[in-house]
Amino acid sequence: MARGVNKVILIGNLGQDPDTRYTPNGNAVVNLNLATDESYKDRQTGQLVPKTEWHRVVMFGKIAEVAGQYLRKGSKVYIEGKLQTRKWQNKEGQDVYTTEVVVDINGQMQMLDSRGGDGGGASQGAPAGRPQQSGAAPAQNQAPQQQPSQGSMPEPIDDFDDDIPF
Amino acid sequence: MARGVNKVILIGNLGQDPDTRYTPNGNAVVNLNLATDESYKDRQTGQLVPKTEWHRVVMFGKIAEVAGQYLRKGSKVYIEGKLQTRKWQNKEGQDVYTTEVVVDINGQMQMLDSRGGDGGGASQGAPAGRPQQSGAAPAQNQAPQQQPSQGSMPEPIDDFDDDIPF
Amino acid sequence: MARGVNKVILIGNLGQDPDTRYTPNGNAVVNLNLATDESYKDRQTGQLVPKTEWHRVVMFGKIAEVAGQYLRKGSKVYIEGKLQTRKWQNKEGQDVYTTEVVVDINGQMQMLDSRGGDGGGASQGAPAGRPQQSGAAPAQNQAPQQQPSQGSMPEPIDDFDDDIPF
Amino acid sequence: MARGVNKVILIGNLGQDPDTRYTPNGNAVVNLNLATDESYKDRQTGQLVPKTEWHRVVMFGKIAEVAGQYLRKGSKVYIEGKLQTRKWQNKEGQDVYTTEVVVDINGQMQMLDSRGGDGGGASQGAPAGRPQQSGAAPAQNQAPQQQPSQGSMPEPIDDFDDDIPF
DNA sequence: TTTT
DNA sequence: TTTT
Repeated sequence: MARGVNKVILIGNLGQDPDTRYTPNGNAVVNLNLATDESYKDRQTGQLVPKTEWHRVVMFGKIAEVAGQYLRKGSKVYIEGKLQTRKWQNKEGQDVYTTEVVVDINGQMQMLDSRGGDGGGASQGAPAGRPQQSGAAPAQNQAPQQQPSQGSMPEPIDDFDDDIPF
Repeated sequence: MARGVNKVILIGNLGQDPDTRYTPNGNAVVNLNLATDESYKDRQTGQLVPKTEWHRVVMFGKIAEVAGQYLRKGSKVYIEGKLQTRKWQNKEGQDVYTTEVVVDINGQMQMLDSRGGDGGGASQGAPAGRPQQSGAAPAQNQAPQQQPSQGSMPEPIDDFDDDIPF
Repeated sequence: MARGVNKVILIGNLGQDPDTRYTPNGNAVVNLNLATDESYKDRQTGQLVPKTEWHRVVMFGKIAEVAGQYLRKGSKVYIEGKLQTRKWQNKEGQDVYTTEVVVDINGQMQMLDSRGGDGGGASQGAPAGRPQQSGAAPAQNQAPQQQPSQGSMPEPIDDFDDDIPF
Repeated sequence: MARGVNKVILIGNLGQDPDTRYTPNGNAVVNLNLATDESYKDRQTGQLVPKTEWHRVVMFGKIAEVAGQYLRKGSKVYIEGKLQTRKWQNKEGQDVYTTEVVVDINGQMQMLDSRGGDGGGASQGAPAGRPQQSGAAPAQNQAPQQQPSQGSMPEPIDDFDDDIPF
């Protein structure tokens, strides 16, 4: 239900722990402060100057719950959402506009930290109270393979059939 | 349910009418041939050389139905999907690999043609039986939402509440 | 020179003609107001409610020149840029933050209107001195082809060689 | 120089060390095998079934050099490129099509591994012979910039002025 | 303020 | 306010 495209893709680090709240209905809403870094060459000095851009990210639903549970200050994360600007009034009664990256059911989130052992020696045992992508650790070092389909018919139809959530 | 990101974004024109098929279950599967144009400067001649890249796109579900109904040869379209390579055997029994852009429930499609005279005075003559983005145009992708918001509180929480299909 | 990813992709329509300015050095800077449309189902009424999001887009360099010359109020356009928030003071001396989509040399712009009367019988009245993607009209209706490379070697190296601007 | 959009965004892990070659002109060309993981719910069993998609990635120029130097089997990486299909003949003289994700000067690459200590205790001292994102880490993509900006004027024009390589 |  |  969109007559346009409104997409934001970010990879950055959290400036602080996620701020988790709940709607009256118990739905999670998480706010993140996400930093994306860039650097540019100063025209005068020829020096590389670092530049950080801060993004306000708002997550809803299941993604919010996961984010609230696993992300922490410093976490690196991939975010896909949409731009949204809210208008509100400050205490002086003036209009203020805030632009946020909204990650809802159509968005995506990927935690990019190498999991685990950030404190003791726990190489994959996620420390209590701060589980980070524990068991779900990414499939690394797999040998390239190419599995699924076969049969002499190039048509894709038969392959997918019904595991696909139409 | 992804431990990675696999995203393709294309804007191009159809090389031919969509090829619509149906699974035994009655689900639509549409194949498109999509051309994206680019040009580069030839190093020898300094000339701008046009280069067309052709993409095989496979769509499923509701998006496929809309595509099959409204898209035609020459239609300009925005596509968001994922890369998938299928392996099959040709008649000689040799392995063949085909890479496609799969647009499923997580993908998106936007028709970019200026609509075709769907009223009467067809401005560029959309022939009958060849509807181009007529008025009935398609609800492409469901998207949760949040109410516009206002009031003197900057927190986004109250606004969304419960129109969001968590 | 980026240690993160900061990418925005929009397809929408201009709310007004582009605002073109120039730096003291003669570089074009163009501001656009871009609307992206979406609709959502109201939870109470079950009705589809349209929702428009407005984006402030700032373009630089060559892209800005093209945008200023060819885009007009109502133009449909594809934009790729990055998020940037500027802080400034209003007349009351208060800090104000403005978030913009910056389209610079790393960004992209694609005009998506079916070109305007490039012959004479302007179908929607492209005023003189207001060329809209005229001759450059997109290659439509081409038959799918698959040209460039050949030779029995699968390695990509030989093909590109030196037309590629390394 | 594009009359369309052809963009691929991937986050995945290398199935093997990068394959680095050089053109006669000494330009680096690197081939990667990149795995993106996904899982879907099997319709019969209700089980989550993991599914890995393998992508052939070809990089050119400076990005290729960085990739060849710092990426290794298992490395997690963000890739932005474009789809390209090459046609070649196998030893039997038959046409074969290979689709690749091409990362050239317009593309982007981001290494996503937490640096270092992959063997001994070196937390950031990259072990000899297997440098991973050492301090020297790569200037991946040149990006124009704008100075932070301030002052009481909301217009972006004055800020950028001339560090931008128009 | 655009578009459908 | 993060990260390198």
